[in-house]
Amino acid sequence: MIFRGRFEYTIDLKGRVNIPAPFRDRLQESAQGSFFLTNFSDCLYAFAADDWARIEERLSRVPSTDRKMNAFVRFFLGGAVEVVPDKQGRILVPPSLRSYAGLEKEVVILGMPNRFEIWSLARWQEEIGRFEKEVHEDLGLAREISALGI
Amino acid sequence: MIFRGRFEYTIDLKGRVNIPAPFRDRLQESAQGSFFLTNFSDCLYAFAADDWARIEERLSRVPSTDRKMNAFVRFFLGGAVEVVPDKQGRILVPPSLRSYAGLEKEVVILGMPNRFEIWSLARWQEEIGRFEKEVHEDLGLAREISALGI
DNA sequence: GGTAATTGTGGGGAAAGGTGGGTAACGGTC
DNA sequence: GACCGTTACCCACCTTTCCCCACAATTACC
Repeated sequence: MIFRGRFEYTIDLKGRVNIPAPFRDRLQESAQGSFFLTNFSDCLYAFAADDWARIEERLSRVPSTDRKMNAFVRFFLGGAVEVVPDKQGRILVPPSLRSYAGLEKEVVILGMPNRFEIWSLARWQEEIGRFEKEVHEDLGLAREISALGI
Repeated sequence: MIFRGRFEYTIDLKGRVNIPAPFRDRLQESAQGSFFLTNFSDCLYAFAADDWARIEERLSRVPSTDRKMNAFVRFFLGGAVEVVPDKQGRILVPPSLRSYAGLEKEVVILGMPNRFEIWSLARWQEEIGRFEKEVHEDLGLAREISALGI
């Protein structure tokens, strides 16, 4: 499932964040509106139920003797929670995830292929700043982008 | 059975640790809430009764002539206890396991495929620190992760 | 342009979850 | 058999979460 768009919200004192209405509608169709949230690359990743099931299936095949990959599973699956938006369309972000992603007040939600992401506004701006710099400096990156037909 | 999520608790003076409510519910369905606990990789591994039965079955097939594997069985099975959460949802961690995993005050419980793990907070932070460093330095690891479709 | 519906934010109250402690049963030791 | 430390089973308290309701702001529609 692909998600599109950028949305800005504020996280309230109880740690609740609104989920974009169009995303909620899409998720409603697949799994009664519930989805999965976990920590990765300085933000939170959100997956629809069926995409998440596929991921879990692969995670459970990681051999427990592979030290590095096990550390990853610990981190990724350990961060995971199933969430269901309340009647107002908000979810409660667990404290551990909130602190990982640095969510305090202003929050950005971004559509992505197969997932959407929840960022602290400040961090997201830094990330975008870095990208804009690199796109001008890194020729390989520019070439990769144009190869996408953009 | 797959477990997910990360939970932080404090171990009290009597050596009791809370078990996450969602895990307790899952375990309730399979085996009246009891599960098995043992020592491994600097933390404690917890298995649901039916998964544990499968493990024991395999352990019993280890030939007694295999010196190295026998040492493992001694360690792994020797550490094992069956525990049942009390009415408040806590278990008593035996002193030997407590000291093996370095559990003193703050404790983290992590969901994993087929098991969950009990860590000392400090040790888990080290473990995660190592992982985050490796993910940036080790291109092969990064590639393995993206191969999971994440 | 006015009205209705949708969307986002805040807060109150009930329920659940987590923590600490007291006391009685149990088990091992001298 | 008495004593001591450990474990099991309660009860009580506090914090967090869940489920409402209310309202402001924006958008859609006639």
